[in-house]
Amino acid sequence: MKENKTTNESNPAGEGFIRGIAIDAVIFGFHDQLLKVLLMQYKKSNIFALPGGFIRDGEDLEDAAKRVVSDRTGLKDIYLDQFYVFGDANRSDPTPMKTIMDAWGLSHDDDHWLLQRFISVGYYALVDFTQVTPMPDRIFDGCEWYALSDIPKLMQDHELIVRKALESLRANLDNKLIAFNLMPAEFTMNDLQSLYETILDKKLLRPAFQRKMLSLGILERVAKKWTGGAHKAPYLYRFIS
Amino acid sequence: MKENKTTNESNPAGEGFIRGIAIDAVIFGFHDQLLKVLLMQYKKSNIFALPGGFIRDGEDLEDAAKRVVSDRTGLKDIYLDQFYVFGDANRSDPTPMKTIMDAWGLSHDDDHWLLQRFISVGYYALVDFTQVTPMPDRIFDGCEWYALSDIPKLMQDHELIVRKALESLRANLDNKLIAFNLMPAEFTMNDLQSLYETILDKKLLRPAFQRKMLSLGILERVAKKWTGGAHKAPYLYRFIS
DNA sequence: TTATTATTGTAACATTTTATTACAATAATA
DNA sequence: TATTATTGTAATAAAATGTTACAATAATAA
Repeated sequence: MKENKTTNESNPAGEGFIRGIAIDAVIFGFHDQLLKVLLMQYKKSNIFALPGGFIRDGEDLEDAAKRVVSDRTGLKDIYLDQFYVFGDANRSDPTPMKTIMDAWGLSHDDDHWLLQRFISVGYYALVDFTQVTPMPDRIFDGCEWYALSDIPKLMQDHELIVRKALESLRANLDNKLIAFNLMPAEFTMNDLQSLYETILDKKLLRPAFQRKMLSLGILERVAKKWTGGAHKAPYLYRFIS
Repeated sequence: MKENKTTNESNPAGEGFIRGIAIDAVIFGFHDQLLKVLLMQYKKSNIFALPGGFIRDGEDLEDAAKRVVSDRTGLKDIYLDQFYVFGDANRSDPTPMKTIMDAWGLSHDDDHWLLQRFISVGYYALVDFTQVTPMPDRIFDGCEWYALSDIPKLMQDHELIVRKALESLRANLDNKLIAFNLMPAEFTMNDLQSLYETILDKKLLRPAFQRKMLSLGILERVAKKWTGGAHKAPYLYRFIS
């Protein structure tokens, strides 16, 4: 994780990095009954993008993806899934990147590695919204949560990448039992059901959902119950292994 | 598909290609009740590898994958699934490639682009075994079918790639309804069940399998029946849309 | 203190799906 | 023409899933 002045992303030849390959991360969080993603913004020109990064010489692809997500969220031990590689020849429109580089006073040279064609490996991350501290990077001066239903126009093919990430998340949901990564440490059955309903975008029946979740044997009831509502107090659950 | 003497893979700088990214193809066929994959061989040193290739400047990743599979099988309209990207820093042991290049009298220079680190995009293809004409490429002088259970030691991490491809195929089987790509144009229900059993590596019950397949509404009974056995003649089916 | 309200936990039942058993039909062979 | 092996599918059993129902109870209001 140590860095060198001469090998950050702004050097024109991309020294220290694998050229031509990027990582784009769709970082999902769940808050206020909404699925949200972390987006980067270059505020001056209102350019929005997915958090991304590059692979260092000698660095494993997977580690680079972890680093990207870690650097934007402040988390470690992140749940990551590699879901697709985006490799269309015309996906790398250099215009927005040029605008940003101009504004930062970086090389105007069309040969700059950041302006060449990139093939991008898509990863989605599932994180506990309450634990994240969004952090801008060297290129974008903003980093914030956006509800999936309220995403601004994104640069290049990043909207497609978000769509594909959501598709994969849905397809994996029952299969891989990964929804828990989006919950805080303790949660009610209703919280969990809301999450499933939001991801799948459909209502589920409460008794069936409860029966199914409990039968998986991966939920543990916590001693204390949730409290606050004018009704029977629900159990709190914790995810176990 | 047209080529230029100066931009084939052997030019030292990889001109005409995207450097650092390769495509590896796991081409599945079904024959003699066995799942088989097409493997490349450099006969002199008995080096085995998956069919692979590189992305040309201006070529879509997906098109490059199609070209690779097309060039090895002689087929077009190939069923392809991108299943994983292999990006460990140490996956690109240059030794076998050096051996081959030496033998072909190509550059001994360690700077040759083929000897650098590669990130590889894995695709699996499902093809009709009976329609394939295996064809060697510029690097390997052999191209043959090998039963999955009988695969020789492969170079680099290609055995891992095969394993991952099979995992993905299994996971997608019921989901994506893709098994038909491995069958000839007409087949009996028993042929199809054998294929499923081979891929999933478990026995299936005949009535349940038949009911399920017919209920999908994607099979059409052909006028003639299969003939040859000392028993009731089974229907022949064809895959529709 | 006691009734009211909203929501929970889960039992009971209904429906659908999947698994299993059974058996008549029939192409090739004896 | 009888025998054999295998097919196509009906019938039944079991499991999974969907739906209704209702007692339990935390907070609030009377």
